[in-house]
Formats: sequence, structure tokens, C-alpha cells
Amino acid sequence: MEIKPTESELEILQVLWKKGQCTVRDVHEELAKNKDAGYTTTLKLMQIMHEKGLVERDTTAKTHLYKAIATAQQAQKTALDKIISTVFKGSTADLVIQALGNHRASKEEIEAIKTFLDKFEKQ
Amino acid sequence: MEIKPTESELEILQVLWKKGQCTVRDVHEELAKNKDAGYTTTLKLMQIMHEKGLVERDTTAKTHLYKAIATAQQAQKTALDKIISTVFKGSTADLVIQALGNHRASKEEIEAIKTFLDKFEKQ
DNA sequence: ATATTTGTACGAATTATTTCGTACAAATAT
DNA sequence: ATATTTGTACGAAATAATTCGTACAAATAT
Repeated sequence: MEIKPTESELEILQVLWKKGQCTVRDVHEELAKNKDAGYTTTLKLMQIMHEKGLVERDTTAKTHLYKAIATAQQAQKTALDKIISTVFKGSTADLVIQALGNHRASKEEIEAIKTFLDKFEKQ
Repeated sequence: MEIKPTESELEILQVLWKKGQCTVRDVHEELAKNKDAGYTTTLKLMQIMHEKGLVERDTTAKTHLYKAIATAQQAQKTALDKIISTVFKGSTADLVIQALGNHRASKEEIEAIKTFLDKFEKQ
């Protein structure tokens, strides 16, 4: 399934992934920490996301509850596919090496990756 | 330096990175392979990119020559920073593992990555 | 019971992005 | 010399994304 949220929609999805089911207010409050926009803006965005099928909602109660439909994993895959093809000439290895070079990972992270690679190689 | 091209601008940058200095026609012809838009559309975009400082151009001759200002590497860094923070909760390791899991790399690529990690770890 | 608060709906303004037509100059072909 | 082709400039339309005001209903507080 293709998941192609806009910039602002992604901000909202992040909150939903982190906190699970949320009211508009929950999301808005969270966004307000780093950003400054009106409540109805968030509401409208979430309504649009619902129309687009990015989120599902429970309208049983007066205060609606929203939930992301795609998992963070799916969004991660889409985002990776896109940048690998647009800025990394299709090379996953390039991306990995850049990523490790720029954002230095901790020893534990490096170990985790090596373990992963070993396991991977055995197939 | 922050490099934040739009979707279409990125398509143009890809061509410039691949081919180096280009005329509008060069770029347009390349884009036309996968996409279908008018010549003046490409021209206009490249003019806007010039205004924004994404490309530089040589207007000595009648036919102008364009060149990307940021390197592909810089754009790669920006793109990585962004998705690591937006979809990978800040974890580079998560990104690397996802990337390797989804798009299986060849044995050579995996070796390259392991070598890189070893070298990296020694510091 | 009434006023205030908290919520949704939705139209419309604003801003960003993309697309293209038209004007016109320079170069090239006939 | 003149017509055609190839190029830039630029305004403006079309589309997409974001923001917000206003209306109104339900819940809560006074």
C-alpha cells in the first residue's frame, strides 16, 4: 500500500504512531510544543487525512478518536524507497554508509547492525 | 547549508548531478524520458531554482548553462536527517536495519558495509 | 436554566508548487 | 533576405497544501 502523506500530515502521523489512538486535542497539544498553529488547523488536517484514508476514526462519542492506518514501518519503507531512488542513485549501500558516516551511531548500535548483517549473510 | 528542493526541483537536480553542467534542453530531454511536461515548464522551474540559489548559471552564450550548487552528498545528508527524525524516531540504526532488510543488498555491498563498520569502530 | 467550554463541520483565504501560453530576440536554414 | 527554429522571459492559470474564521451542537459549570 502506498503511503504518501504531506509534510504536515507526517507530523500528525508521528504523534499517532507514538501515542496510538488520539483525540484531535491530544495531537494538537503535542504539535503545539514545537509549532504554532490553531486548533482548527489540526482538526481540518486530520479530517482531510481521514478522507484520504490515512487515518481511521471512531465517532461513537462526541470527541472523535483517531488512529493511523499505516504503521510507522510502512511509512519507513516508502520514505526509504523514495530517497534511495531520488538521492542515492538506487544504491542502498550508499545510503547505509552515508547514514553511518554522518550520524555516528553508538557502539551498541554498530554491534546491532553487525549482528544483523551476519545473520543476513547466512541466508 | 540547507537544501530543500521541492519534488520537481529534485528531479532536475538529479539530472544535473548525473550529467554535470547542462542546458535546459539537456535536462528537459532527460526528464521527458519518464515524464511528460512542456519545455517551458522545465525552463521556468530552472529559472526559479536559480532565484532560490539551488543552481548557478552561465549566461555568457545565448543558451544558458546550469549547474547544481549543492552536491548530491549534501542533499543526501539533508534527506537522511529529515527521514531519520520524522520516521525513524531519530534512530540511525533503525534506518540502517530497515534499509538492509527491505532492499536486499548484494554480498559485495554487505562486505563493503562491514568493512566500513570495522574501520569506523576502530576510532 | 443559562453561560461557558469543548467539540465538529466546513467554506474560504492564503501560500506554495506546477504548468503553460505568448512575446520576442538570436541563430540557422532556405 | 526571409522563414524557421531554438532560445529566454515572464505573467498568469491550475492545482495542491495549509491556515483559519464562523456556525452550531453537546457537555459542563455556575
